[in-house]
Amino acid sequence: MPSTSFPVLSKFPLGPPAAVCGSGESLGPAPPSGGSMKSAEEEHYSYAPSSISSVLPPGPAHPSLPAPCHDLQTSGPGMPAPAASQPPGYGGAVDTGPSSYFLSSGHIRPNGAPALESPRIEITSYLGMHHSNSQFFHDVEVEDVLPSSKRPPSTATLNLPNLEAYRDPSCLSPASSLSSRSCNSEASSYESNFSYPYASPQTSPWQSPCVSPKTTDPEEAFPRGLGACGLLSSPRHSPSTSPRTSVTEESWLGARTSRPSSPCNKRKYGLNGRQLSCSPHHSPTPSPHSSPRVSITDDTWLGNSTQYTSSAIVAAINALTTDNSLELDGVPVKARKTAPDHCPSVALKVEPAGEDLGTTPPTAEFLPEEFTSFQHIRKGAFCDQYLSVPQHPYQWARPRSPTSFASPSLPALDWQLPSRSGPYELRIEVQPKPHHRAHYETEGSRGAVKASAGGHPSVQLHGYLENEPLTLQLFIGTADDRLLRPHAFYQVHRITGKTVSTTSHEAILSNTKVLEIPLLPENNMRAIVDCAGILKLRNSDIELRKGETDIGRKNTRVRLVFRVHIPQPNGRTLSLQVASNPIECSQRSAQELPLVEKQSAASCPVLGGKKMVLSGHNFLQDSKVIFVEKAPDGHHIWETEAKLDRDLCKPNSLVLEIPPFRNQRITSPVQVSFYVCNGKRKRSQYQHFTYLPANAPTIKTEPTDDYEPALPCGPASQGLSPLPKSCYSQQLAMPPDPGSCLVPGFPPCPQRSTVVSLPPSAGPKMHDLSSTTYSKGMASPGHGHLGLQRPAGGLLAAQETPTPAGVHAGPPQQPPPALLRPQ
DNA sequence: AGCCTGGAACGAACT
DNA sequence: AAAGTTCGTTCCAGG
Repeated sequence: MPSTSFPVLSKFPLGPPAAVCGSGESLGPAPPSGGSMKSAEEEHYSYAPSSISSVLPPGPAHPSLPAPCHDLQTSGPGMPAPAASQPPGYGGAVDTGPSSYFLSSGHIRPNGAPALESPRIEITSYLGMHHSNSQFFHDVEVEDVLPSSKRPPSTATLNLPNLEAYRDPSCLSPASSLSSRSCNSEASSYESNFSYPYASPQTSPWQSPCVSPKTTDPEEAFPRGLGACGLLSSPRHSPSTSPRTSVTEESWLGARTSRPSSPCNKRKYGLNGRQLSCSPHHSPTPSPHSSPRVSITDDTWLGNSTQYTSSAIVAAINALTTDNSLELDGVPVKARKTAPDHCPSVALKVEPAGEDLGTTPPTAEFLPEEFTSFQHIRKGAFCDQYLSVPQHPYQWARPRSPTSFASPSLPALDWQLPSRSGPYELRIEVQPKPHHRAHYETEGSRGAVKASAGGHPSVQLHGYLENEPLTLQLFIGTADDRLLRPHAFYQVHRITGKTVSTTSHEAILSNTKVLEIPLLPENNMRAIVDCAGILKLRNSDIELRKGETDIGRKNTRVRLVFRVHIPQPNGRTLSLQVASNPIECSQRSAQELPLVEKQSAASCPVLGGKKMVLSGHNFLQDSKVIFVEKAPDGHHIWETEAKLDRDLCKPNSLVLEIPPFRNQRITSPVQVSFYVCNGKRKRSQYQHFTYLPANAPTIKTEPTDDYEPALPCGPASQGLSPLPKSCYSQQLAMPPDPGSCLVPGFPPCPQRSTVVSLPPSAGPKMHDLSSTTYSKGMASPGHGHLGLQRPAGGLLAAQETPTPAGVHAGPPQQPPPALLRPQ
């Protein structure tokens, strides 16, 4: 079994990446651990930046960048993550995307995935596995899309060697955890599958592992996406499987007892360490994965997985050869770690991506697909490990909307996709509440995610005039600074019952549970999501996973990620994705941490003095608003507390006076951040804010929202759309209000980019990629970031680029790389 | 009897 | 190394 490989993988995590990266080495290897480890908090907040930036490629903050896409990153980099976060990169999600498109995308993946995953290892494994399985897809798909050239089947081998190297056990260290990304991988794999033709290959890798065993079936394809990897990863999936399983937990099992354990399990994040020892305990607990239940339960498990492979392999190989990949991997790792989600992988990827990007040059070479595949592969490896586990071959009937899944190569879940492309736009009409207490497996369901105003979130696909129903996919994604990816510690949970009016179907992709909801023409392609709850997996269980690098502690924010795959006349599939505003899933955090949902101003002249209104939750009479300017390395260059109008402060709103900037002579916009602080460790996420030269024309923000700000600071600030929370760091997360982000964007961009510290390479690549595709977007939006974040809003509109979806990085978070870059 | 929820206890992980 | 704090996870209890 793959298992063999697994072992290796596990090792990799740490080491491999670095190794792989080669370049990355520097990056990588280690860092991950350290840096990454930081508590989630840090990440959330800020620091990340520094650490991140420095260490990680993308840096948490900009997670977005990362991976996904080079593109994104590219863009991203600069970008503040925020925008980036989303989709960016890849925009094109479309499978088909023009190759160029893909390329970029590919890059993207690379990003994300790539690095992280310790890929190498996995790769190896994949190879074996994959080939068999995946290949189908790959081949098929690939052929379609790709030029033959790309595919190099041979891949496998070559890489392996390297891989091995990577694998060194030694590597394992914490970093390894990072590697965990496997999760990501999963996702990614999944994605990969779908996404591109190539993807398939890519995908395959991951899945393949799983897949193969499970299924080779074509159908899987669909599932595969889902299931395949996921299965693998499945640790979750299968109940037992769950990670821990993999861990061998069984052995461990004994450990747990009544309470799972967190205790035991808990490891210190800081270190890297997850200590194995602990893990055992944890593992015992079965749940870890709850996921298992998740996936398993339902139906889903497909086994599918399958597929990927060759192409993936090839890609991987290429990547390796290029080194790029390697680099990426290495570095990112840590950064990624942070990201917790299931898919830690994602994180990994991302970062890597970033790095990769840098490296990328190669990317250019690669087809996106390849990239992806590559990444996937890695992931796959992880998966495999997990895979071993369970797998049920589930098969569910596919949803009505076959289309979506139909394509074998749907983009991996960690790919960044645009929310709109051409005439189509996937938009969240009603956002979910910012707080939703997730339930543990040991608890009963805590119900479906609701909307702030009552009712439930709703999503609509605009511009689709066909009569064929489609499938809306929903999964739980991360909400940190890094690129959007499946969350390793949370899974979507299907809610059924009298109160649920929306039919849904569960599928598992790469360890990520995906809820499929029909989008019917008769409903104007709109779906009310009243069937989606959120399941919390025990940190210990997930962290034990082989590839997982993210830590669960304080990684309690998620986003609902919606995807739709639209069949195109040319046989290709256009994939769009949009992520909701961040949702705090921790009981405690939801009750204590201040949350900024909107800010009335995004920018203001250096003189300050203007008022800004923040709306959100958990504001206290003694809350403080701290403005911070960070250096590229994350260090705080300047920090000052804004004056609050206490009389106007309410639990849901704060009115403050924007403090003057430290340097009144700036000649170009300077991006800073601010956060609300209720106490030592009770801080909101960083919000972006931009200081404008005193005499500079104001920048108009686009207020996406309606928010009315009363105060816009100077001209610029008007818009108020609240920025996403962390533009900076988390920005990504916030797709919703993208608008806000936009604003900040400008200034930020420059800085950010630096901050982000993208790898040089990334830049270039990005451009290439993007150039083609994104160009428009950039232009109009002007601010890539903005565009990115915004879900669909104005910016997007601006983007009207004809280009395919891909192009548009649209999606909320991700900005097209291009945009970023430029700046 | 069972599902939801809100609260909070328990104990490990962090500071 | 010890003490206090922070959090994750499990339990309880009421609706």
